[in-house]
Amino acid sequence: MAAGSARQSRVDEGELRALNPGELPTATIALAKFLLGKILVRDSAPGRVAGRIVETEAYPPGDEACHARSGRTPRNASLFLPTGHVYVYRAYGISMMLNIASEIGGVGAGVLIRALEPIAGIDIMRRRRGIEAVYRLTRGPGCLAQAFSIDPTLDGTVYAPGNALWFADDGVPASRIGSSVRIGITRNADRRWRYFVRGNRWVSGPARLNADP
DNA sequence: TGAAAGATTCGCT
DNA sequence: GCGAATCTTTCAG
Repeated sequence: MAAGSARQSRVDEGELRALNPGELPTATIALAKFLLGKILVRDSAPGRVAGRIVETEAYPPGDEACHARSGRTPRNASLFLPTGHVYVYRAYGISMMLNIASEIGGVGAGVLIRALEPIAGIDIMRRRRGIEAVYRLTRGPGCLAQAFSIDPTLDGTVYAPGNALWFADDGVPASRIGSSVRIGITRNADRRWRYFVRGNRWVSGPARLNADP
């Protein structure tokens, strides 16, 4: 855990470079790939938690699987905001999902954050999740939302450095990026719009989707 | 006003 | 590996 500790101290000391919203690609699929390897930071009362993004899914404009497919409703309104806005919703009555709106606004598209590799605040995440195993803290979209205390009050807020939720770059590029079909959807199920870091232990989904080609 | 579906997780076999 | 739990939102009648 020596390497993990070193990275943790950098995060705690704020030596990360915060990403400005303007640095995010607006194109949905480009954003999904861009976010891999970046660091998600959540500041709240118990302290800071942070993790490296290792799995995303793109829901581009016109995608039949996207929540925006039937037009704008109170629930999905945040998807129609410009790139960098936060879209949070509850799935299956139990799991919160964290998305980042994409495009220039008005069209309804976004990127789902599916998995993170924990970097800082691991004890806080353990407490929130009620489990000890580090490799299960943030594996899967509902799990990471719980570990990061993602709640509906974040829905519709703008991402910006200094806010409760922000992105950072520590200069470590994501390597060995893989793609696959998206998980848990029925429409447009053949589109390979899921992206992940190959070989990373925190990537969710069935093993056959994560295997080398 | 009622019914069905859903970007999941967890536990048990 | 499979199936139940769980509840909000949306659409149809």
